[in-house]
Order: sequence, then structure tokens, then C-alpha cells
Amino acid sequence: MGVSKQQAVENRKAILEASEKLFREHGIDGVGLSALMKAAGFTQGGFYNHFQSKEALAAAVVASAMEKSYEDLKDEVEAPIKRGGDRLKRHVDFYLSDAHCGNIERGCAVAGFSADVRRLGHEAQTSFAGGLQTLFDTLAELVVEQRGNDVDEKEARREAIAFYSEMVGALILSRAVGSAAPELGEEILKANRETLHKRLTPEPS
Amino acid sequence: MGVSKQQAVENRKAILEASEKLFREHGIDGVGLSALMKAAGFTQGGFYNHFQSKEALAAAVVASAMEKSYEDLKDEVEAPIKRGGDRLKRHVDFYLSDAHCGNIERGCAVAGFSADVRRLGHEAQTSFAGGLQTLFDTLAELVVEQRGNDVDEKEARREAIAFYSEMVGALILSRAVGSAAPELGEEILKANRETLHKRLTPEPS
DNA sequence: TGTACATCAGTGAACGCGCGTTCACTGATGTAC
DNA sequence: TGTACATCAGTGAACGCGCGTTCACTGATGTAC
Repeated sequence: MGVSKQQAVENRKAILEASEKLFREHGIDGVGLSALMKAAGFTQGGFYNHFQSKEALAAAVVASAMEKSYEDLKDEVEAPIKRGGDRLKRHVDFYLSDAHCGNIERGCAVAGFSADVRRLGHEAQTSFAGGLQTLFDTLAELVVEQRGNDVDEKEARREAIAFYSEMVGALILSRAVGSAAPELGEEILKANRETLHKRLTPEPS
Repeated sequence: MGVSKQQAVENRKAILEASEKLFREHGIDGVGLSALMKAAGFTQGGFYNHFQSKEALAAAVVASAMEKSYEDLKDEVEAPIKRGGDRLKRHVDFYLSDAHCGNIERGCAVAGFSADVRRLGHEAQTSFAGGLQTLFDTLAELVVEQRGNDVDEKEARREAIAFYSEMVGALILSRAVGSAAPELGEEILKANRETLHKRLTPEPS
């Protein structure tokens, strides 16, 4: 149809974004290329002008989603502390909110893809692992800030990993039961919010 | 081929078990009925003598896997305490062990199916939610035992949920990166083991 | 700047393949007498 | 207890369908002169 180079780049991005949404909703095996291309506004045949295969698309989607995750968190970390707020606690409140839990098409890429990524190729797994490393590093910085520098680096990292594991687990479990047992889904979010808040509050000294 | 009623019941169970294994490994959309029946030792056509559809099979697999999960934990709870061991800590050590993490075909059904269950029908989701409720109840009993009865029921349940969420999240994350970044997978298990142990140790009083 | 041509993103039909499901058939099991 | 027949788990071929992928074709974009 004749399309400028710039337009082509934008179209590739549109395919990537539509695919991320549909992959998260239905799983990677749960959507076909024709549905993906249609959602992006194209016909099926053009797919291979942008990606070598469906698996290559999946790898690109995971990589891009993990990058966005990191950038979101980085913005939060680098923003000046406002209203004397406790950034880790605010992060917990957002992460374990009904809004984030209900919005499967967006939100945390780790929770969105962690189950699928195991069955993808090496490239996707490597992007995912790299993204997770960066998230842990960034969270560890927040833990240091939180604890007022009286933790060493190793301990901060350990706590960051545990903290994030709990949030991801809670979100996945809550989403899993959210449709059949909404009150249980809510309870899972709430229990973890409270426990994490308590964990983040310095022990009385 | 002419098969006794008892044999037919056993054959159904064989299909169920083979399916659980393959579903966990490749995802539910990742295996076809012919592969499932072959793994169980039958030809494809006989499937519909046992299940109404692939989705009905998936629901039955989830239900049976959750029941087994509960029974395993119940055995552990009802067994007399041996060697003065701390049952919750032993549970953490098993759950976050390399062996459990590496054995995707078996092990915890919650971690194995939590991501898929969201995309299954209402029946599967209800079985899953019911199983999870029972697991939380059982773990809450262990928390009460652990804390020496100085926690109320609500708090014990909250802690049980948070405790379990963290373990499930850690296992899923570790498995997700285990192939591409094994050392990160190990670190996730280790960090959560240590953090959970610390959490389970009564505060110095 | 204007003209001629190569490039290549996008179209839409077609490919073989494996999917979930159906079906006519088989024959040992289980039942009725 | 022995015989005749109905049941139904299992077989294997077939069904339509949608999958991932390929391909000949189109025509505006971008380039060479």
C-alpha cells in the first residue's frame, strides 16, 4: 500500500501493543496472528514484514513490557518525595489495589507474563530475567531509603526480592480467584497490603 | 475393546494424571487431546467416553490437583510433631527447595495452575478458589500453633495468606527465570527462604 | 527541480497441519433368563 | 450354571476449522540521475 518508513515503525509498535494486550488477556497460545493483526488494524499477511515468527513477536512483547515496567518504577523512584509519603508503602497500595488487579491488560508485566515466560524461548526468558534483575535493584534502593541506611546492600536486596515476590504472588492469586470468588480475591489483596505495611514499619525501638 | 467397569475408572484416572502432568508442563492450550490420550496409553477417540470436552477435562484436572494439594498439607498438619521441628519452617524449606521448584510436573497445584485458571471456565475457577480457601484455613491453624495461641483467628488467617502468597510468588518467579538465569532463580528461592524464616521466628521478647 | 525506477509495507488468498470433536465399528464385560 | 443379548470403553478414520506461514501482487515512498 506504500507507507513511509516512519509510519512503518509506528505500525510495528501498534502490532506490539495490541499483541501485549491480547497475550495478557488470553495467553500467548490463546490468540492467533490474524486476531493480533486485526486488533492492530492490519491484515494478517503483513505480520512477517515486522517479525520473523510468532515466537519472535512474543519475545519482543516480553522485552518491551519489562522495559516499560522498569521505566515506570524508575520514574517513581527518581521523583522527589512528595507529601512526606513513604514510597514503598505507596507502591504496595498501588500494586495491590483493585484497580491494578482488575487491569490485566496493563499493569505489572512480571505478574502478567511470569507464567507464560517459562514456556517461551531463550530470548524472551533472558529479557524477562534482565528486567527482573533491574526491578530488584531499583526496589533495593527504595529499601535502603526506607530503612534509613542501617541495612547493608545484601540485606536490602534480600528484602526487595521477598517484598516483590509477595506482591506478585498476591496479585496472581487474587486474579486467579477474582472472577469465581471475588470476596476471596479482595481478602488476598487486603491481607497482603496489611502484612506488607506492617513489615515496612520499622520495629518499635 | 471391552473393558471392565473398574478398569474404566482406572483408565479415566490415568487420563486425568497424564493430563495434569502435560498441562503443567506445556499449559492447557499447549497440548492437544491426541497427545494427552497417547500419554495415558489410549487412542484419541476414547476421550469422549470420559469427559464432555477439553474444558471439562481441564476443570477436572484442576479440581483433582487442588484436592491432592490439600491432602498433602493435611497429612503434614495432622502428623505428630517430630524432632521438635517447626512445621511452618519445614514447610517453607520444602516449598522453596530446588527439588520442588524443579519439579513442575508435580508439586504445588496452586503455583502450577494459578496463571491458567483465570482463563478457564467457572467450574475450574470455583474448584481452585475452594481449594485455596481450604489451604488458607489449614495454614492458619499452623500459624496459631506457631504463635503459641497469642494471635486471634483473623490475624492468623491474614498471616497465612501473606505467607502463602509470598511462597507462591517466589516459586513462580524462580521457575520463570530458572532456565535463562539459574543463579537468579536460586537467589529468589534463597532470599524468600531467609525472609520467611525470619518472619516465623518470634520477635525477641 | 522533475522524471524514472527500485523498494518494501501492506493486501488477501492459499498452503499444509494439527486442533477439538464426531462417528461407525469392535468385542469383552455385565445382565437377564 | 449356561446361554443370548445389551452395554459401552476403546479404536481409528474422518469432519470442519483456525492455526502459523508463504506468496504473488499493489502502489505510495524514497532514491538516482
